[in-house]
Amino acid sequence: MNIGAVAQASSVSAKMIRHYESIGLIRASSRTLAGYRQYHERDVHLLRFIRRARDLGFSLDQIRQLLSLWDDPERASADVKRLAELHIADLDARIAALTEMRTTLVTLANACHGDHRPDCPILQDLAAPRS
Amino acid sequence: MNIGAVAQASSVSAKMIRHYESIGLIRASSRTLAGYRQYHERDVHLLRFIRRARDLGFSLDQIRQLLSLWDDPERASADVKRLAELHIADLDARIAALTEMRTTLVTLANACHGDHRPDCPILQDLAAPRS
DNA sequence: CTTGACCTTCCCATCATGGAAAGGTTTATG
DNA sequence: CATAAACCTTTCCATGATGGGAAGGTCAAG
Repeated sequence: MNIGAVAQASSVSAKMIRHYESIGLIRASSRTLAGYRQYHERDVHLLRFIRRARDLGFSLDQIRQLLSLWDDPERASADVKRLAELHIADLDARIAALTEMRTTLVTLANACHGDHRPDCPILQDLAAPRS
Repeated sequence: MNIGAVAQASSVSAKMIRHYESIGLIRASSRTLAGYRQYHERDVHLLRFIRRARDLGFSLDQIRQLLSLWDDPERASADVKRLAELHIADLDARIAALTEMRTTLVTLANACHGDHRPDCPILQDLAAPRS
C-alpha cells in the first residue's frame, strides 16, 4: 500500500503520517526502489489507534505512551487507566475554564440591550479595571 | 512609563506588548532618545481591556474588532453583542467537543479494572476499527 | 508518449506565547 | 567615577498539530 491508501484507510492524512514518522511516533516504513513508502494492514491498525486517541484528545506525547503500553503484553491495565485519568483531569480543567468564560460572557450579553444605542455593558466590563 | 511598568500594571507581558504592536493590534508608542518605548496611563487601560478579553477567550482578531467598537462612540451595542454571541457559540462548540471526549473516556476508564492484569478495555477501544 | 494521479522533500503558515542571545541604557551603590 | 544590577532593544527560535504549496520524480492508463 502507498501512503495515500493507508491515509484513506486510517483517516490519518498522508501529511500527518509523514510527520508522525519524522517525530518518531511511528517507525519509518520500508520504501520501494523509487522511494515510495510501503505500508501494510498492521500500519492501518496502528494509525487508526493513533487517530482514535487523537479524537479523544490525547496529545501525541500521551499517545506515545499509550502505544508503548499497547505494544507491551506485560503491561498492567492500571498504567493505562492512570494515563486516561490524567487526561480526564486535563479535560475537566479545560472544560471548567471554558465554562467559566461562557458564564461570564452570557451574563454580559444578557445585560446588553443589543440595539442601536452605543451603551454596552460588555465593553464596560472589558474596560473596567480589575481589582 | 517604560514597558516593564505597563506590563506589570496591565498584566500583559512586555513580550506580548511588543508583539501586539508588531501585528498592529495597538499603535506604536513614542520612544525616548535611547529608543525605549514610552507609555501612559491610557495605554494601561487599553492593555487591560485586551487582557480581559483574552481571559474571556476572545482571539486577537476578535479583540481587534472589539477595540474598534470600543473606540467608536457611534457604535451600536448590537454589534458588540453579536460578537459576544458568536464567541459564546464557539465556546459552546468547544465545550461540547471536550465533554464528549470526557464522557467516552470516563466510560472506558470505568470499564478498566485498573490492576496488574494486562487486559484493558481502553486499549481495546483505541484499537478497535471504527465502522 | 502524454496526461493525470500519485509520490518525494523542503519550506512556510497557523495562534499566542515564551525563551534566549547579544547588545545598549539607566540607576544605584561602593 | 566605576561598576553592577536591572532595565531596555532587536532578532531568532520553539511550542503542538496541522495544512498549503512548490518543485520535481514515478507510475499507470489511454
